[in-house]
Amino acid sequence: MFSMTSLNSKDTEFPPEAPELAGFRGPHLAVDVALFTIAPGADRANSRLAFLVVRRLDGLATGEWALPGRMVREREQLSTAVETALKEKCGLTGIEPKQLRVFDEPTRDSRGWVMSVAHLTVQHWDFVEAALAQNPNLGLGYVQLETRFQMELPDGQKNLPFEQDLIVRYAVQDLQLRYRAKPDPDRFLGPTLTIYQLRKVHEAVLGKELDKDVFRRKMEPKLEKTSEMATGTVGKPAELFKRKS
Amino acid sequence: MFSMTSLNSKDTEFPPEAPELAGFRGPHLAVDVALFTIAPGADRANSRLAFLVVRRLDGLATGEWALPGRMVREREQLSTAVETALKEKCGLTGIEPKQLRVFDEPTRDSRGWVMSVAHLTVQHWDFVEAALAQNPNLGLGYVQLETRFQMELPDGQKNLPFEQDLIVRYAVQDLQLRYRAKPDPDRFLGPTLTIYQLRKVHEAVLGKELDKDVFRRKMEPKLEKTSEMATGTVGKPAELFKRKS
DNA sequence: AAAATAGTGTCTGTGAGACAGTATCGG
DNA sequence: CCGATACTGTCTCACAGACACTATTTT
Repeated sequence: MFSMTSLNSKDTEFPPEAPELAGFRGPHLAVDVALFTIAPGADRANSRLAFLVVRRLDGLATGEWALPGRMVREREQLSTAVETALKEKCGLTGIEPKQLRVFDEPTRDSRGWVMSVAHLTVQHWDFVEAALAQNPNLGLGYVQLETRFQMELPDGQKNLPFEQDLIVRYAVQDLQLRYRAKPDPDRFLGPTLTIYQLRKVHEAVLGKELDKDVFRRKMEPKLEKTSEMATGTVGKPAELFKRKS
Repeated sequence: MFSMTSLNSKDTEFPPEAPELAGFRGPHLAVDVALFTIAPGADRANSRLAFLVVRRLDGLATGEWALPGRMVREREQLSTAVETALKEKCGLTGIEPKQLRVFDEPTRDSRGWVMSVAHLTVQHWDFVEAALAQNPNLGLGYVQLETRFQMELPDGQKNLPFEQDLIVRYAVQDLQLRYRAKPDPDRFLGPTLTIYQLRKVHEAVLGKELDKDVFRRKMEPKLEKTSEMATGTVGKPAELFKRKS
């Protein structure tokens, strides 16, 4: 929208900045993403909450597994930077990142003054599985929710570099808070779902088993019937529901 | 902590930045604060939730009332920037700002690429009242909580500049969410309080009257008795409580 | 005494939690 | 048939909400 007015500026499409800003050079800005998915466990019943990690190929902490992230480019929005990072590093698209908070410790990055805006997003397992199969530099991290927040990373790595352990922890708490109140608000599942699928997702997020009946009665008023039935499962076919309003 | 290692760098106490960061100049970064207080109403019983605004003396939107804010300085932490802004512009100290979120619309500030990190904090009325009395460029804004989020600003101003209406709205929702669960978590009140005072604060934050008995029974298990009594009020003296753990 | 506020007793409705039972499918 | 899953009935307990009542102070 500025392209017509910037023919005399050097190589940007934005007008020159007001001189009073020159005295306040900002920090370098990065985005980091905790991308969660529900990974199937050994049997169908025991899925687990997992997050995506990438092997760092350059810069600090080369070789270590870390959250996907990226430096923010000129005039770029944060959500765009997150989407680009996931597309370029992981080949994942169609993401709606949610901002969590800024990590601003002045010494968190030894290369200079870098702040990081942490984001949270969620992706279906099918897409994550496909991305993992195509790229050996992608992996999954798990959080031990029962014990006191211990992590499992590929290659036996114990911690994430920078302050990213904090990001994961913060993100899990954020997820759990919202999954207590509403049925799958971040959409690990598609538009239609059975109560069984929904319960398995909530169990994975909260890290504990939920009572079958209590869960049904708490969720049903927040769901809408579709009069369609699920197929391809053992047992009595379950009704498919939609999320309400 | 870097002062000993930077004798050869120009005029900063930090070491020079790694060259790979040079290609990623970040945005200019500002902080904005929604500072809330409980302002007394016409009679003692009707206090209202209010937020502090300052008259802009320079830059864009000169003369308008806006949230206090400030550009972040080199290697400064966000919370420090907020504290400095409130101290310099409003003479208020002893603040613990809580980060809300980044507002990153690329065109929100016509002077250039500026992001703002919105913060929320709370201050006792006494301090705010003193600051207002000393500085004619300070004022109070009110939110109509009963209707659909309308604002009252000094001089009949209807909206805040930049995206600050959004900040206030976001901040109020954040406050309300936390005040549903816990007794005065942000400490509008001092360490000891009566249940009456507590209820009046919660009513101001939530914008509706609360049932006397229900409120007492919900809050008492989260409070600790002090066996001291409040003085200087009409009626039966109330017991003073402390917040638990 | 009247006004004002503090605090308690008690009834009701709702809903979580727990458990057992019935229904309907695939193999 | 059996195993597995979907769904329903029902009991208990806790607690929010509502109302009335008693208690203790100031004016």
